[in-house]
Amino acid sequence: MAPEPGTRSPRATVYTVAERAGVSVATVSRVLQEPHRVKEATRARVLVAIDELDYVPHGAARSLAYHRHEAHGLVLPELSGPYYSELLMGYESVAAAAGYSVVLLLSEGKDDVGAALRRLAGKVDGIVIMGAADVPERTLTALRARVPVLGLTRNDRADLESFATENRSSAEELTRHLLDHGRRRLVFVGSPDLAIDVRERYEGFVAAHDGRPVAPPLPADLRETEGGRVADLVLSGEVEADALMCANDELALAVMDRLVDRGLDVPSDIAVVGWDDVMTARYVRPGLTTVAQPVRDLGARAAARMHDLIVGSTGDPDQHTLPTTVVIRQSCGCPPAGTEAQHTAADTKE
Amino acid sequence: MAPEPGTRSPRATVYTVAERAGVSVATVSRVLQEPHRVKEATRARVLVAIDELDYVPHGAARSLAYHRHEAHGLVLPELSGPYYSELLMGYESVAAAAGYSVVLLLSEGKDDVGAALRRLAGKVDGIVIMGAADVPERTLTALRARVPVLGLTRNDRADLESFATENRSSAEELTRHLLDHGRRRLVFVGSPDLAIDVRERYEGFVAAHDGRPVAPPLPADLRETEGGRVADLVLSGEVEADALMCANDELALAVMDRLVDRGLDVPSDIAVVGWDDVMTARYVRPGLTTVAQPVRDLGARAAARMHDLIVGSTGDPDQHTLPTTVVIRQSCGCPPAGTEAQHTAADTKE
DNA sequence: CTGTTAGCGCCTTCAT
DNA sequence: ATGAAGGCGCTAACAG
Repeated sequence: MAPEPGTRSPRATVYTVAERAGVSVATVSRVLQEPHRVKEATRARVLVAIDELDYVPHGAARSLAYHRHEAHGLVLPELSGPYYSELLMGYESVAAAAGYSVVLLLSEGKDDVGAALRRLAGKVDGIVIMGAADVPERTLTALRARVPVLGLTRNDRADLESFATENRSSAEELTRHLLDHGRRRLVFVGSPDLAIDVRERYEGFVAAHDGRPVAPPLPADLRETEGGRVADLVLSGEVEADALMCANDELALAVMDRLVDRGLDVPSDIAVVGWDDVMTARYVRPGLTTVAQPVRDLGARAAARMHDLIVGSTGDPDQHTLPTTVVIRQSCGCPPAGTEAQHTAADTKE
Repeated sequence: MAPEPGTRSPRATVYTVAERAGVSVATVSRVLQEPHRVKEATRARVLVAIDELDYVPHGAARSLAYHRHEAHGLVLPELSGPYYSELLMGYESVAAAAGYSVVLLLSEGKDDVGAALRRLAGKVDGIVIMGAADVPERTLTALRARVPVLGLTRNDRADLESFATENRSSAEELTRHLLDHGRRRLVFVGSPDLAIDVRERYEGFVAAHDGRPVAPPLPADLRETEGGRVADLVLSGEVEADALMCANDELALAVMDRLVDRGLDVPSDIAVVGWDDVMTARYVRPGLTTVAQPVRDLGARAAARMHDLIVGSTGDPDQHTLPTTVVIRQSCGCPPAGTEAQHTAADTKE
């Protein structure tokens, strides 16, 4: 019954199936698309034929006639860390629930993203892009001429509808928390001019100072490897600080790791906080105080909205912002409470 | 120039482009497929027309005529943890390099995976499945009637070519390491009968005992939440052990966290080791001794092999096994060495 | 309820 | 080097 692997027999088509079931191709198609419109007995015969022939409809042929690929395109920079995975899982689950598949494109490290994006646009009904800022205007235009496009995370293009998580007010809240601990020489670690998200977090950081002088940000990439460098700057006294607000957890963890390694005590000598709430944040000692984002939900919402756009819903474009949550652990100076305190910065516009 | 979002003009086709460039559709097609076969001047005219019209070829139409979707299907249970992400990144990078896109399907939690798989089979040129064991034989047959199918991780179906990482010998090596530390009451944490990988690790664990009595495995799911339960069993004395070999890192970390929390010292009171080498393993104190798998490479290799199958290479099917690496840190009892020792269990059959 | 038929947009011989 | 024309497999009218 099972064909020899590699020796696949000529694939079945609607015609093969129709012939075998003694019906027309239209009926076969109907059995698959609108079963109820076919008489019970006929349907059964067709189903049997389908099963016997291991018939699987040719997606491209269907797409061509149906005028829909039944697929979403999702463009992410890469997949390291829990952030993208969560996003992707959230996205896939709602796309799949609607019977759509998701075609994944990772942009980082690809030499010709433009070409890849165009090809993608020819295979899906809509594209959701994280990092649209890096896509040439010209390419974006071509994409939008063919399919609806949505952005993920903050971006400059005001005309591009997008989904993002809140940054400013949570950053402000977290900063005030450090100030409440009596810290006075806070330093923001990260490069506000490299990413909009980081910039917004820095803005919140500045806002919390209420006019008091603010140290300039300590530039750093959001990578583990930068942590050592940053920590050394502090250890050498080159940078004076009693609290470090790192732009993300990987950075924070790496910094903290080095500081502790060199004999400093966190948080008594210096507080360290991050952003993202990765798994590691729960396990390190002291637990890393950070900010959790509803990433999975972000993906789900984007997928839902894209589906609406695909099936032609109107509803005006909007910049959607999802609320984030400050997660207090011990690296900020708080005692090891039994249960973790959490605050939500509700700032959504929806 | 950019069309109003939502007011997409009728999409350009080969005909539109051909007309505008004053050539036939065949020429337009050639410019895209075999540029060198078109005279310089003509090609330029066509390219201009393409650009002006924001022309993007219709993927389905191309697939239908070209007899290829230029897409891989990748089926994973889910995406939590670094494992799947790495795999996916490795896979996508080689697929993309060949101009193929990857359609992702997450099977966990989906009610009708069979239907989803069939649909997928109609949209791609080949399918790589992790967890093929859970797919009904009947479904698998239907898939294979249409496209080549590859398995990821160990599976029972001998007829299914697949890629996996080595388990037994690394487990044995790691176990011997614990024995070398003088530990004598080792307990394996995990359920060998629930997953082939876990079973193999347990087999290595047993093998290392060289006939000495082996404690029965302590059943547990590979989830964080199980850690507390397992730790409590040890703390209450219900399970006697001076070393725990956990089936994966999440479990190991959770167990270790609870043990330390309750006042035990790791590794002096009890050693704990894991499997996977997740990021957290580097940051916890003591550092978690574990086993690293070449996951990214696993994905890349699978993609490469699938591409060969798609383009019709022969080369006989095989069960490919990639070597893993024991990563020594401190949770096994080793001193905090300056550099981490690593051993590689080379066991590939290729 | 079921059959007939005309495309969907592109690629690919076969001519020229 | 380029054009003309058939067909890929399926869906969606339109008939019957």
